[in-house]
Amino acid sequence: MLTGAVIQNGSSTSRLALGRAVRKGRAAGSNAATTPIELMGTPMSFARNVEIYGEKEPIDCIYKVISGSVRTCRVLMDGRRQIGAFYLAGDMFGLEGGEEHVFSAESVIDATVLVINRRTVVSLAAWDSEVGAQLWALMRDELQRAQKHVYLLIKTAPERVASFLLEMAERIQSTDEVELPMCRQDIADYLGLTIETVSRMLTQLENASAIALPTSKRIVLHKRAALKRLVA
Amino acid sequence: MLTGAVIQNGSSTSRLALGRAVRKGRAAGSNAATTPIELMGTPMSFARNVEIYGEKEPIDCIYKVISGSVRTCRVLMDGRRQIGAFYLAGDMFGLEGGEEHVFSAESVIDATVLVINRRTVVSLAAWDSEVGAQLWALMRDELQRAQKHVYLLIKTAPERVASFLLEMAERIQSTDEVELPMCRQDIADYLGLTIETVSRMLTQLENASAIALPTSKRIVLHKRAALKRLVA
DNA sequence: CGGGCGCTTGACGGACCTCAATTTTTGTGG
DNA sequence: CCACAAAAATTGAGGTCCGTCAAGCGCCCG
Repeated sequence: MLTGAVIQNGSSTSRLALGRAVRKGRAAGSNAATTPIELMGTPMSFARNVEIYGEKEPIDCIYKVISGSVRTCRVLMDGRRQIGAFYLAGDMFGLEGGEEHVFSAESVIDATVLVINRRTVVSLAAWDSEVGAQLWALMRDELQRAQKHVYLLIKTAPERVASFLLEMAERIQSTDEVELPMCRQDIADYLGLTIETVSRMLTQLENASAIALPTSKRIVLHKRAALKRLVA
Repeated sequence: MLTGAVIQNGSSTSRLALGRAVRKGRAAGSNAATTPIELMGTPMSFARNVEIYGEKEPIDCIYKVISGSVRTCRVLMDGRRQIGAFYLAGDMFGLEGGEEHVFSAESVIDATVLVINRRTVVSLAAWDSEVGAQLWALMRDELQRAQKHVYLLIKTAPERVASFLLEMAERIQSTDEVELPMCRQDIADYLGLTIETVSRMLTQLENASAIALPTSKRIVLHKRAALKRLVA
C-alpha cells in the first residue's frame, strides 16, 4: 500500500534533542500568548526536517505552531511511513491516546513552535477551568482530525487528493491560491498513496482545469465546486 | 473503494426513539455500576440492528455496553457505508470530536446499554475529579481507536483482516477462539474492503492454516504468530 | 420442502503500485 | 550570475491487487 519514504538518507530528519534547539526570545511571534496555556510556553525554532519529539517518548510537552509547519509520523516495520497529521501556524499538537508518543513530530519546513510543559498545564487545569477547557478542546480537535483522516482513507485516489487540497486551502485561509508547505512524499504518506499517484491525480485535475500548478507547491483552485463534487 | 451496504432493505436498522426502548431494571447487568459515572445511568435494551442515536443528533448522552455489541457508522452520499468502531461489553462510547454526532450508533446484535446523561456527567466532573478523569479516559480511548483505525486503513487487504482478527481476539479476551458478533458486511465496511475480499482473505488464512472457521462467525486462531507477522 | 439470506467462489476489469526514464526545481560553488 | 550536481516531480509501461458482477452453496425458518 503506502510505499513510504524508507528513511532515505542523511538529509532527512536529523535527530535533535529538544534542549539543543535554538531558543528565541519570547516577543518573537506575533501570534504568541493569546491564551493562558500559551503564557507558560517557550518558543523554539527548528530547521526543516528536524525531529521535535520521537516515537515512544513520554508525552510531557504540548506544542503550538507559531510559524512554519509540522508533521507527525511513524515508520512501519517494512519501511513504509505514515503521516498522522499536518499542523500549520496556530495549531496545537502533542497529545495522543496513550501515555507515550506513538507518532514522532518533525518540522516540515523551518518552524517556530511554542513548547509547553504538560504537567504544568494539567495541574493548572485543576484550578483554572479555562485551561481545562482548552486542553479538552485540543483533545477533541485531535479526535476530529483522526476521524477525518479515516474518512479520507476509505476514498479513491482522486477523491483523496481533491479532499486534501480543499482541506489545505481551508486551513491556510487563502484566496484560492495555496502554498503547500510539504513535498509530494509527505502528501502521499498522509493520503496512503504513492508519490506517482499523487502526481498523476494533480495533473489530471489540472487537465480538467479544476486547478493550476504555477509551481509544484503552489496550487490555484479554479473550480472548488468541481473538487467538492469529486470528494463525494 | 468501500462498496458499502447501501441501506439494503426493511430489515436493516429500524429507527427507534430512545424513550421507546425497553427499559430494564437496574440490577440486571452483572458488570453495572462499577464507577461513579455508571451510577447515573439507566440500562436500556435494543434488538439487533436498531439505531441507538442518529447522525447529526446533538451529543447529550454517553453510553456503556453491558452486553451485546454496538457499531458506529455513517452513510456516505453515494451509499457507501463507513463503520467507525465496534464496541463490546464493557466499552463506553458516544463522545465525538464535534458538538453533534457525525456517526450514528446501532446495535449489531441484541444489546443492553447503560445510558448516561452527558450534562449530568460534565457538571459532576467539575466537582469529582474521578469523573473528570474517566471522561478524559473515554476521550483518549476514542482517539486511540481512531488512530488505530487509520493504521488499519493504510495496510493491504490481508493485513487488515489479520489485524482485525487479532484485535477482536484480544478484546473478547478469548482462548484462541473468537465468536464474532458482526456480519461480513460490517467487517468489510470497517476495514474499507468488500465482503468478497474479506471472505477471500479469511479462506486464504484458513488455507494457510493460520485460522479455522468452524462456522462463519466462529474463528479459531491457530497461529497468532503467523497473523502478527502478516500485520506488519 | 422451499425460499431467503448470508457467505463463498470464480472470472474479469480497472485502479493503483512498481520500476524506470525524463524533466523540472533546488541548492552550491566558481 | 551562471554552471553543475542533487533532489524533487512528472511521465510512461507493465503488473498486481482488489472491486465488480454473477453464480453457487449452506443454513435457518417458515
